[in-house]
Amino acid sequence: MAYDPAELERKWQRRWEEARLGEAEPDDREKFFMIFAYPGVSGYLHVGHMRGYTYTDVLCRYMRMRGYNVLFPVGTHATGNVSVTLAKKVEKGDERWLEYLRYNGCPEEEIPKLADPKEVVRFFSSVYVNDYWKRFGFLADWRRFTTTIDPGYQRFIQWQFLKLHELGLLVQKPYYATFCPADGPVAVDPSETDISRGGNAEKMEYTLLKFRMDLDGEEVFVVAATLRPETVFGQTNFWADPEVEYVKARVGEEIWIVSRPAAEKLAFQKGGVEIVGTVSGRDLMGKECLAPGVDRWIPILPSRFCDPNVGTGLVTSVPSDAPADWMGLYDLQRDPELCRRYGLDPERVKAIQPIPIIKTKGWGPLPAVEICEKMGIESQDDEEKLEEAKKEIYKAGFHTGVMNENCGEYAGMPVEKAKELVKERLVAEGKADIFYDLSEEVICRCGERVVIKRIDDQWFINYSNPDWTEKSVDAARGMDILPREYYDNMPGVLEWFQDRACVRMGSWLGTPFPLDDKWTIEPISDSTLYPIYYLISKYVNDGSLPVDAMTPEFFDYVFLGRGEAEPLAGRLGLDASLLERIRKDVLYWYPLDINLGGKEHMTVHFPVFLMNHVAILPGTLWPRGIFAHWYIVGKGSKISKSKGGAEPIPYAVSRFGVDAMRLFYCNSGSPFVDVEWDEDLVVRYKSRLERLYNLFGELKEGLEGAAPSPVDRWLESRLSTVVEGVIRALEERNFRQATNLVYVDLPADIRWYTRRGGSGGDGGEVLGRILREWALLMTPFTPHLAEELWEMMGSEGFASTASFPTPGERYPDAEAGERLLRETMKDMDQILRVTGITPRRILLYTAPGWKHRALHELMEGKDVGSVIKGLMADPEVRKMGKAVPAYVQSAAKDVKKMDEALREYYGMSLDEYEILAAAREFLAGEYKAEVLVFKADDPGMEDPGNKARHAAPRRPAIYVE
RNA sequence: GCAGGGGUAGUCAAGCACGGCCAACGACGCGGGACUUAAGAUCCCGUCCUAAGUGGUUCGUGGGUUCAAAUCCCACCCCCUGCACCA
Repeated sequence: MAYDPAELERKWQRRWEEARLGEAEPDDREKFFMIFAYPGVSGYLHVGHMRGYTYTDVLCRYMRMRGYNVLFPVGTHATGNVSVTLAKKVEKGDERWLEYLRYNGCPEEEIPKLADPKEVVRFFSSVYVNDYWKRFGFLADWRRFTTTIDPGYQRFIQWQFLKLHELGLLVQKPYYATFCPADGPVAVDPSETDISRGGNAEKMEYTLLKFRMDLDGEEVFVVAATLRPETVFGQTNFWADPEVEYVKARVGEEIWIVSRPAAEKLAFQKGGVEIVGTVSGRDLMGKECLAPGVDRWIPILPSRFCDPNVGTGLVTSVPSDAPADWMGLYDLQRDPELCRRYGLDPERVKAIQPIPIIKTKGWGPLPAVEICEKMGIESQDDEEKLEEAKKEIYKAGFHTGVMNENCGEYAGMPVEKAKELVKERLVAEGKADIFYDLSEEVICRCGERVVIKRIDDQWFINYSNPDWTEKSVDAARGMDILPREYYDNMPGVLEWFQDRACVRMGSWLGTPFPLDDKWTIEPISDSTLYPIYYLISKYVNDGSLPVDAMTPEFFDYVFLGRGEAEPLAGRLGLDASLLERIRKDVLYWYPLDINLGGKEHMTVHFPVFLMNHVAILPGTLWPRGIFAHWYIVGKGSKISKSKGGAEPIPYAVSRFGVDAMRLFYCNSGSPFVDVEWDEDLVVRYKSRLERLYNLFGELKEGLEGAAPSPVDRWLESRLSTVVEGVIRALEERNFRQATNLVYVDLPADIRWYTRRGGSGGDGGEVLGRILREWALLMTPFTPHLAEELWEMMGSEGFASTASFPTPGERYPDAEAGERLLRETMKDMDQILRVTGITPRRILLYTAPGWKHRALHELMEGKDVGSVIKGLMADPEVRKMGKAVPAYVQSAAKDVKKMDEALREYYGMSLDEYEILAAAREFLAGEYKAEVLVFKADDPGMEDPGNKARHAAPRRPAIYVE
């Protein structure tokens, strides 16, 4: 029968499903509980996503076969705005999106329903479960499926937040959020789920410097925004654009002059901002204002680089360190005509000199002046070069700069430090304020411009809490965290993790915040403790646990053991036995053994996953392991249609077969590196499996009537070695090593076995057992093929539920004997290749007794001199003359380099002559030549090439003719 | 910038934590051979240089430690990822 993956998948998946292999209930076995971080509902997934999911199934299958009671539940993460966004696309009839749905095989009648976000969640959850996870042959406990918008799940999350609140871990404080005036909070990131432009924008903190001045008898403040508050000491003048109309805005008790967009943005961040009038930039020209920080009166001068959309549209001038300021001044100073136009005294303007304030490594006292000359910047209109110059000076100044003697009490202080202190001081004195702005324009999906809004009563989870952090760090130290580098970094990650805004407003899917339902709990915060919810979801899904009974008291009892089942059951209208049963489930299955997820979770999900367990649950229920895996990436770039990998997963499955894909994930690279999706490679895995399938069938046919052979013991020993290696590799989660042993090394051994004339042992007993164990070794990785082979061998029950092989007997002498033979053949091959001889006769010489004796003595630690002396005492050996010390010396060098394994090979007693002599017929067949074997110390031997003298232990001398 | 990861023979990719079967797993590609009427598949051999085999030079670059370094230490160059309300 030909290898047909699709047929095997159908057959075995149906049988597994019928036998309910994935369903797990407590019993007296030891348990193993593992999940992969549930995926967000974000449309169709691609083949890369299946990598981590597959690892989870492989490990769970392995642990099941090792005798553990395995729980592997799955769910989907529906919280947030993604499904809302997707639904909107359907609602609007977005062509690209509809085409995408159809391309992925979305049934036509489903499409209109997907205008509802909840339908989106339902639909894609079903796609993930049925088209991906079940198609991949996972043995998950499907009864426990949940999504984060299930009512039961939401009850659970509300309980979790009440606990955090009780523990004092929720805090309220102001927060500056990216915000659309029409849609509310939006996420600004390059994936642009919320926005149509500006995904790379960063939130910038500006210091607003307030310059007091007199404007027609009224006290007002012209306000400049700066990212470099420490440069106030170098202020020489103030810039405004004479062509721009600024506004007067009432801010608290004061009147500020800023650009109109700035006033509008400011209104989102400060209470009671009101525009009360306008001022033309032209009217400001030449007026004096009081520079904060230095309390100097400086003139307002005209410039063309004041963008009303950036900062406040007004700029303070520090020509020593800001290239644009220097060029502005430079332009003005050589244009008296321009000065006069704005009623300025050209002589006075000319008199303005940059003031050195910062000593920067690699730069003179006036870096801005210097860099303008260096880069040949001619005027303030050379925007591109100025931008580049600014970045360079800013970077150098920030990291290496030191404030100089013109900076008063800050003299001698690094810029990095002075920046904060100057800012704080100015703000404290009322001479400055803080203002957040985006580094580039961001446009919401709805078309509105996104601003930064101050939210005064934002709730945070207090992850920065030192006690909590410390406890979590301790917990992490005791965990099994992979990869190793991540284990080492975890304490750092936990300490770095700051308070997190955990709720948001707007029309998002999610759980209402229990302390104030105007808020919705945001997606990261509602997916931290959830593995424990899988222990309950089963009862919710089968109807035995009504959502109404899922009160805080209920969770306190089942998760924390608080209260008594009996009275509580009465209050909740439940059977006490159900409560007790759930409580038992919790104590049996928890803690979670492994949480597996992509590397993107390392600084976001995993730390909060751990911290929430630490905060809420007793130490006995804290998680035991984390497994972060890397990605499957497209060739050269992202997974994409043109380069492969973007095809719908079911389509890929039909092309390659599940087992080939699973083997690809396990064998093409370490889990902790990015691996390229390579269709050709997957195809090769497929044909490899086909070959194994065929080989298996052929071997099985030959079992009947097989006879014992000298290599039977060798093969048994090899199997033991492989089994041992596979177990070790899997304990270390080294899937590549494990699959190499099962799919490469073992079949190679079996081929060698048949080549050497092995046919199966007595009545096929030896090879038959090996084939059965081989099928079991394959089961975690390629379960469909493995089941088929297992069945082909006439075995009872599922391979999936059989016991994983354990290492059997090892026969070191048998392994060493074959090794000697193979290495000798390798040397023969080499000689034949180099000489180009087609051999008629091959003569082999095994090492003489005295060389063996010398080697043994050296390995026992005897020194070279006494070994030689000992040998020379024998008159027969003495005849060898100089050859003796020569050999002993070179052997001594070899001995020094031997490691444990090599010592074993060289150290064991092996009758080399006997081994080679027994293989004479085999060798004669292989080389189509007569093969003769001699002992090098046999006086009657034939030695036409005078080669026998080269024979060394484990290294027979060879002569071909 | 901060934090993290990485640079290995034609390609992909192991090894590095515990220095020594490392000229460096494995796969692919390529060359040769066997089988076959032929092709394909399969199997065997080879694929840094040299060579009747145990030799030489290699693991981003430059130093260092050691009897011994791809593996440990230092410096440098280059590439990638994350930096938060986004899953």
